[in-house]
Amino acid sequence: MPRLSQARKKLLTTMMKESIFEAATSVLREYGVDGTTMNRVAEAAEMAKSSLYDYFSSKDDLLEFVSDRLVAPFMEAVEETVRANLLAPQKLERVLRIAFDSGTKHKAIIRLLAQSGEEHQVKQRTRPRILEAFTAIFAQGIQEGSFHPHNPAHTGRMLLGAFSELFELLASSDSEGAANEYVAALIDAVVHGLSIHVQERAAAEASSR
Amino acid sequence: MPRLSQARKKLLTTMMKESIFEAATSVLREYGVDGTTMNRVAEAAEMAKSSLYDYFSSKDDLLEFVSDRLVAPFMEAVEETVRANLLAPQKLERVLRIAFDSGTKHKAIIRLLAQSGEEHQVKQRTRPRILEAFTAIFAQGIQEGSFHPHNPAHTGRMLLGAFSELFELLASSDSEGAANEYVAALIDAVVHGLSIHVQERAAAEASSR
Amino acid sequence: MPRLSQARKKLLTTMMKESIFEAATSVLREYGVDGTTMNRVAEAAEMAKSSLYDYFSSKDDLLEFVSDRLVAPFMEAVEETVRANLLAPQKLERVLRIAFDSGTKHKAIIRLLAQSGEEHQVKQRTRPRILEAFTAIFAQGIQEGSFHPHNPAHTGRMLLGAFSELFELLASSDSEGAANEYVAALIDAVVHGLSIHVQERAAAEASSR
Amino acid sequence: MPRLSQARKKLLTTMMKESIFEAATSVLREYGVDGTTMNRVAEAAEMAKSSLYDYFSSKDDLLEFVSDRLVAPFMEAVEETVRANLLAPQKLERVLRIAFDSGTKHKAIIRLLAQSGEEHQVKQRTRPRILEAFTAIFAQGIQEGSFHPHNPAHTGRMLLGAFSELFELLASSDSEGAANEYVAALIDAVVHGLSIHVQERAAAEASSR
DNA sequence: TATGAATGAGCGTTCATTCAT
DNA sequence: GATGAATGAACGCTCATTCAT
Repeated sequence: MPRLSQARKKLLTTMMKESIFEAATSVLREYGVDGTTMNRVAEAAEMAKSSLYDYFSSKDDLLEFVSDRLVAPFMEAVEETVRANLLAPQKLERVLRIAFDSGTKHKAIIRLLAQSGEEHQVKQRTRPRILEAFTAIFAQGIQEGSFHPHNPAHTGRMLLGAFSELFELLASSDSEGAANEYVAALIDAVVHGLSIHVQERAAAEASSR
Repeated sequence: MPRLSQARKKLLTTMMKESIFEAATSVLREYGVDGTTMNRVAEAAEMAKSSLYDYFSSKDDLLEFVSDRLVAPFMEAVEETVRANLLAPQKLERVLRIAFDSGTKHKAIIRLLAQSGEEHQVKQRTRPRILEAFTAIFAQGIQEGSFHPHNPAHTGRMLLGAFSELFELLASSDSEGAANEYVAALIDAVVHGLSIHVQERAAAEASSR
Repeated sequence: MPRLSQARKKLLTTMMKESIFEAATSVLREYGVDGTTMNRVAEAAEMAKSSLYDYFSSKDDLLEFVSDRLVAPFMEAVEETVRANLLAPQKLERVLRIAFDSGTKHKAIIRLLAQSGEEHQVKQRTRPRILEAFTAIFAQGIQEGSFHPHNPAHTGRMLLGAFSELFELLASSDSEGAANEYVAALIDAVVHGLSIHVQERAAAEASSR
Repeated sequence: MPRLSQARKKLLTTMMKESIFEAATSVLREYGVDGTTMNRVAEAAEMAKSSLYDYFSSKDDLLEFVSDRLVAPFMEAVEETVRANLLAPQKLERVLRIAFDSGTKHKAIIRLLAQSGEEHQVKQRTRPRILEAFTAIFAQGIQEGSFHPHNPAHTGRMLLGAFSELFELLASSDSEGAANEYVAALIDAVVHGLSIHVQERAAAEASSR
């Protein structure tokens, strides 16, 4: 039964990769990207260092896998949201919520996205996808007439920046309160803007009279 | 003439430091912060590794110098703007312009600000200052009545994020056109917001009739 | 059979450490303590420098191992002698014999004990113990009435000095004959002193008549 | 007047060497043998590092000079004592006194003689001369009938060992009291021996009755 | 003559990667 | 298929020595 054994083999391989993945994320959490050495991963995975190379061709390969595994659910949720039947502002809100939840759940993801230098592929492959998602949402919003007709690539990028800060905030502060507030403020800023305009001011003054 | 020789000496030292500085920034540009080793800097500066230590007492010392050289003028311009007698929105615009100019001039600054890992002092010492500057501007704007009364620490942070993206954009695109557009869009977004509201829409429809 | 393989592994590790130990002692013999670099040890052991770190966590760790290996049996023999049920002069003789044997067997011990700079831990930890042993023997001798009531810390120290010279002698002369003679002379000197006194001279003259 | 200028030149050279010598001893005192780098000596001498090489061909050469300069007066005093018209025991006492005074006066000599490893020539060239002096004294003592007819090379060596400990003692203890005591005990040991013999014991008992 | 500047060899240490078993 | 053992390249840094001026 070569079939069966082959399937079994594949399964085992998958399980091993999973195992290593978990070890790697735990090392990542504890030591950060630069502190994640093959030695430490192997130790955390309770296997020989060289065995890691039976499943991943290099450290970069492993980190890529980890990154994908970590980021994939997040990215899928994001991209599903993009495809959902919702108004653009709703989509934005939902995406921010997803990011907040992910960052809260997996601290490792934070180390990867917020801390890894540009040279690590992790960030390099994730960023464009998020950027694309945001861009799509803004493009939709413009069509809907709910967003100003800026170049959506630019507004998407702005949001990406503000969005990255969410991870920094999650990384730096112990409580999630600040991050939660930040998300609310960000949504509000997108919807209502940062500036107060003449009409608003007039209205505000009127209402305060 | 000890005077002269002493002046000459100081000048030469300054030139050497400048030379090393340039080598370092070029390595920084090419390899990123983590890839900036004394070996590579020495090679780029076309001198012996040990000679670097005649001008800088350690790698950290060198990086600090580079960072200061690169970031200090930028930070000073930013903080001077914060102190200037201007309205908050004008300050924001000016700050963005400064960032654009700096990033255009010294590509290396990008690696330092946009890309270095959280653990590197460069970023660690610069980010908070920028954040503080932005926060101050937003606080002023709220007092002026030109900005919505969000927590200025949050809106400052958002802007910082959007702002970092400017550097990423400068790093990734060869032409400065896109970055220039981005700045314009960012200013517009801050001033007019991203969303279109009922009144605006009504007005827009009216004008299009 | 995990048992067997584990035992085998431990054995191999032990053998490797032994191998490195020998390389280190040979380097020690040839270059002295300060000249004992990881590079040279690795070369002498015919292995990569980095492999040394698979067996010893640092150079200090290695030197400590070497020192223990070399000095420990010697020190134990000395201290056992101190505790033995013997007269002080007998103890002295035995200790000298032990030193002679050790120095003859492991020439490297000489470099460690006779030659290493004051700042090296090896000497720093060994010397006081030897001094203490000698002091104890002299204290005992005084109580027994076989030694003059000098401060035993001082006489102990004198012996330590004369004793160190034994190692120097072993180091400098190829044959062991001189060292052997030296030991005999040292014992005799302790027992009979260096000087000839009036009674002795009288007796000598009498007998020569 | 080439004569004069040549003499002047020689004088200057001598003065410079003297200057460097003093700088070196001060570094030696403060940092020990291993901590004595050309950099530090140059700094202490307030001259350029490279200028040291105008007066000494190498670091070893400098150390050799320093050692000689430091040790020479001491060695001369010792050797003069050897040649003096004195009984051997008196010579020994005088030599010990000289050593004590030298060590007390120039702490640097201590670092050189007690702390430097065998590989440093300092010790290598001084030791034999001291040993020879001691050997000569013992040979004389034997002829005089004041010392037992041991091989004087051996007894000389024993004394050298006990003698080295004097420097260790001077190096390790802040006060000179202990060293002073040690000298006294050493002289006494040489003259009266360490052991108590039958006659002495009998005499002691008689006198205590 | 004196020096500032520069260098090369070497230090102890780390780590991703390879390979025989 | 899994591993222990081994390695080479690189790291930041020090220091005795050289050389043009």
